[in-house]
Amino acid sequence: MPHNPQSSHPFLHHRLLLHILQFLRVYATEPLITPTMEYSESSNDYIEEYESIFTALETELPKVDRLPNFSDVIDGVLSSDAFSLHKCVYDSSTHADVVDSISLPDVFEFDDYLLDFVNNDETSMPEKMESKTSTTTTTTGEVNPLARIFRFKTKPRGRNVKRGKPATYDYLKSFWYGYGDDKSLKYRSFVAVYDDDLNIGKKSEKCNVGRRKRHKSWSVPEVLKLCDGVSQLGVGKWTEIKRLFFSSIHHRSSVDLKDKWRNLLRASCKSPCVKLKGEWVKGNASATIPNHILRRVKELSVTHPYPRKRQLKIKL
DNA sequence: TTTAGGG
DNA sequence: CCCTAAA
Repeated sequence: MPHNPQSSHPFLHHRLLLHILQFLRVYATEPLITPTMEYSESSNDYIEEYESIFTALETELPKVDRLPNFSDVIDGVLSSDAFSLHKCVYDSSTHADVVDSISLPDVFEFDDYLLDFVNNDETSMPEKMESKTSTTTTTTGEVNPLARIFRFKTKPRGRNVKRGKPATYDYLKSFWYGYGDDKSLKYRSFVAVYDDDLNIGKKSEKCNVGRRKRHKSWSVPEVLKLCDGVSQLGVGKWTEIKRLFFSSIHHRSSVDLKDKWRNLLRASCKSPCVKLKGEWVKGNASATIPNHILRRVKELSVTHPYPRKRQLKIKL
């Protein structure tokens, strides 16, 4: 394995490697080290961190048994809800990558560079990356190093695409082999991003076997954002609200926003909790949502009525 | 692809 | 949170 990460592997995001290391603990017979580095985009620290991560991979991998191949790791990383993929569009005016969110089932063609990397099959790497890069939109200036981790093409419509299908390595790779030789398809960059509040070290052993998202309670700021969104854009514009108010909150989808608003409406109809003589007197409303928020929701519910098309179900 | 609603 | 009919 190389020891000059800057020149050999400038595009591997160290947090991805951190996550991989973390995931490998599941398979390890003896405890692996736990890296504690924090990624900082503003500094060049990550160059050094690459170095230590690669060293860690090098020394820790031999400790891992019952790891048939690296695709297992990738499966785990991909299926973990700590991981999300983001479309990366190059903005030529600012020389920056604009990150836009996408959902996992909507991408395919997993770049198996990482596979080669860990399998020490580095000889095939440079030309492969080069050929891929050449089909990409040419970029100059600063390019987010994250953008080079994976490359996907847009999903073809129709056959073989089942909606709820898990985006595992094999699943994505099947598309790669199906379409890999089609030069007419345009490549686009995608970046791998981790939730900022990812609790590294805890969840690797429960890597979402059932593909169900880990429950995450809504924070007050999140709820307020949702209120602002509804207030500004109205009910039903969930995609817009997601884009404008939740662009940095990767774990809340537009559907989540819709669900949350529905729950808020229900909560706002119930009588609030009040505090009397230092004792909480239970109303019917959720005690976890501040009353002033519930009041705001109540107000918004009249200003922006929920578009309930069918009040009555028609039975036959 | 996105939304509304039931589960 | 998930699933899916509908649009």
